Amino acid sequence: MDALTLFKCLAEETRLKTVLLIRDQGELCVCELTSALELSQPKVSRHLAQLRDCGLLTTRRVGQWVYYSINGELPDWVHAVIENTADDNGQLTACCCKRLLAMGDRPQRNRQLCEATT
Amino acid sequence: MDALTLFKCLAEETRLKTVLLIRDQGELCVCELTSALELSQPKVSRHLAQLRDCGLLTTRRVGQWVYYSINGELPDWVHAVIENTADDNGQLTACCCKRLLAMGDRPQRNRQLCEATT
DNA sequence: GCAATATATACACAAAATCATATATATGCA
DNA sequence: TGCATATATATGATTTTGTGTATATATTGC
Repeated sequence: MDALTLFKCLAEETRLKTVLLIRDQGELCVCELTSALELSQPKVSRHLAQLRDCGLLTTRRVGQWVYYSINGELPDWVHAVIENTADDNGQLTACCCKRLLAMGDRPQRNRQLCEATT
Repeated sequence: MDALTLFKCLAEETRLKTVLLIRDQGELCVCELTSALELSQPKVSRHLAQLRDCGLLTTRRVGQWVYYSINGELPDWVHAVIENTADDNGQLTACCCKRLLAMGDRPQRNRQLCEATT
């Protein structure tokens, strides 16, 4: 991942919030992000696809749900940029986090179960 | 300076290289950047104006020349993002630095003199 | 197979960003 | 004052990016 690609990913409000939310929560599925961001599903999905295509996010499917998380194999400086940004920009995603916690019907996480049985 | 503004500034090749070059060299004037980047003067000037308007760069005029440098009053996390990026992306500006050193008629720096006499 | 839920994509359009070119402004010096 | 150099800006064209809507695909459970 080169610098220009990274910054283009982060230079749009929906994508920036998405990355910060996922960084905060570890992983999130499309419907959770749709609720948290209060945006249409196709819009969220398209931005997620872009972030994954650029290598910033990775996905795992669990049943109907697709969970997005920060790609752990990114170079250290990319992680550092995301951490530096997250540390001082909590206000950007605070409302979204609130909505996320208030969201009904959140899908169960079962990473441990899945990974244990694979 | 908010995160979205910062990333929009860095999400364009000319501006990204400009910021990294200036970070590397301390300060540069428009004609030096024009040579280093091999771009037209209006193009460089417009991007510089944008970076200054966003608060990322500051300027000082010395005679005919206007020197641009990183705004020292930016929040720490912004400096951190720039440093992290610069540390692992030297290849982005290496050619430009080479051209800069090879440039004839570079204006003299006289920060010390000016600051001493002001 | 069929309905329900979750996610992805295609397409046409709108909005935003960038660009080349021409021109304006500012400074230094003869 | 007049000219040379450095920098800034205006304008219209072009390119890139983002969006809404409709629709396609995938999975689950009946």
